[in-house]
Amino acid sequence: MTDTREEQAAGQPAADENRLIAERRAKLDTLRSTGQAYPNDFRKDTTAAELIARFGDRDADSLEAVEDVFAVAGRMMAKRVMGKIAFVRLQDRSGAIQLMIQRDHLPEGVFHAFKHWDIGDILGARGRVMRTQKGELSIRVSELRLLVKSLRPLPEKYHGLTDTELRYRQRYVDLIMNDNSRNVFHTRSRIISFIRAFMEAPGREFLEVETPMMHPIPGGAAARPFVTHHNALDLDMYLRIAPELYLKRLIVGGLGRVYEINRNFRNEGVSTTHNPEFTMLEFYWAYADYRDAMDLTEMMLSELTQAIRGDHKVIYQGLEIDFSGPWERLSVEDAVRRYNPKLAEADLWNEDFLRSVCSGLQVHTEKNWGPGRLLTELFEATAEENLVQPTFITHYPTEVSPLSRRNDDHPEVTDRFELFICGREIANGFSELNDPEDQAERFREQVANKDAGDQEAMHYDADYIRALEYGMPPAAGEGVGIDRLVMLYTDSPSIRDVLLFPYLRPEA
RNA sequence: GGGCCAUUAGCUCAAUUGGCAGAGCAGUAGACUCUUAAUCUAUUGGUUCUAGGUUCGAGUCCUAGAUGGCCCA
Repeated sequence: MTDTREEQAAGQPAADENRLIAERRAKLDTLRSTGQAYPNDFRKDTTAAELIARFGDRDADSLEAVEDVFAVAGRMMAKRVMGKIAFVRLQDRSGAIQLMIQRDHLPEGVFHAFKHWDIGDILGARGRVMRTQKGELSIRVSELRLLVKSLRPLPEKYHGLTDTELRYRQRYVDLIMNDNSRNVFHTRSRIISFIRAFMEAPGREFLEVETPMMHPIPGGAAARPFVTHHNALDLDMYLRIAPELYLKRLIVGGLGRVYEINRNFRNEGVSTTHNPEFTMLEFYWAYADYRDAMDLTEMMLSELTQAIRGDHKVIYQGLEIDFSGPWERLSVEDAVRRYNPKLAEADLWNEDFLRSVCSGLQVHTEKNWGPGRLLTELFEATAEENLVQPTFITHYPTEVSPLSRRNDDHPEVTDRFELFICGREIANGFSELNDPEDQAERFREQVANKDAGDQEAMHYDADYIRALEYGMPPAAGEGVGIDRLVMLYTDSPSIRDVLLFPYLRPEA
């Protein structure tokens, strides 16, 4: 392998060259010696899907009458040569179309050259539409060009690429080989487009905004941030864990209804439902409360389900999820009692009692946690996984909801909800805390927790308090996890399946 | 962070109790003017994830590590 040795001598990383690549490099050398090896002067004028839509149901005779010549281009995914005739499956962004290539229909030498082209090469072809004897719509090729020489062999044609690690690391190969993977990302795009249209529809008119990704003070969620550094200002900055405090500043500013669909970064573990960077829809809505936000969420996801699935149901990993409302709304307290029937109502705020129940269930607790936090832990440990159908869980304890408005009748809980589907948290929303003095006090409690060792506790954000002091209209706000939503609609078991480039450790 | 499992040709996978590392597809050469995972003939291709160890002998057993998957925290 002289190539490899020469490359290593030239200081390049040792490539995973092999004889298959070497053979293709030799073919590329021949192309270079005879002209432009990577031309960019071929223009397609249609796609596979467009041809199938136009001609898919026409019979052979009627296609004979079509005199138009079409230009297509794409990757050669299959090649079947039979002497002087060949069939190629050409894959483009829309799908695939078959080429029928006859030696005697092409200029001298083209067919001979084609026989040495490889699966994975990118071709351009012109020709009239026809139907083969076996009935497949095809292009009878009158002009054929090699546009890109592919140097690396594609995975095997029948089994494709199944190795999960390779599918994530080399997503480009996964997208070439797996229809299913392409479909997931088409669906993801449709979901996000739908949400934008829904939020901006007449009558709602939420304004899409962009707020900073780098924060001097991380805020808006309980999570550990990634730290980075601004050299010119010699200032540590944090990749945002949530856009919440900035979006609410915009509510103070009078924008009234705002939303943002963008990335959050949390310095936490990786799992089938967690990626260090993930996408959230977050919106804020003046003169609305948490019940309005629940109504809006229910309407949005019901309509989304219709738009994506054409039905009110989704099958996720064998579970049938029914999005037609109304969805159950259940307080944290009621949910805990439903799944722990031995607990009396009076027990739910008894700190010592909750602590003993948690310890009996092997639920980890900390000394400085009050009854609100303990109740929430108990909920997560015993109730969450049972919430398969869309369910709003309401009235989270104030202790775990430092940005939410207290309930008017029960100040130890907030006007907050989370939406669960398939046992997973999909959304989190609440009536916003717009009392600057209450908010300042909650920040001080968070700082005390942080000083006591809670790395996820919030910082005191003085500018945010200042903003509230100017007066924030009463409002509701909510965050919706887009990746988890896409998982549901694409029946994907792992968040990595719905991220084009999920987090992976660097290759060895 | 812990447990279990996996890693063999470009890809998908075999390899009996520790005893010659194999197949299909892809590739290469040839045949073939209607194929659909085309077919037929011949044929090339290996750091068995890495580093140690046990053994006459290791893909297989042991130790450590890497990466991935699943489960748990």
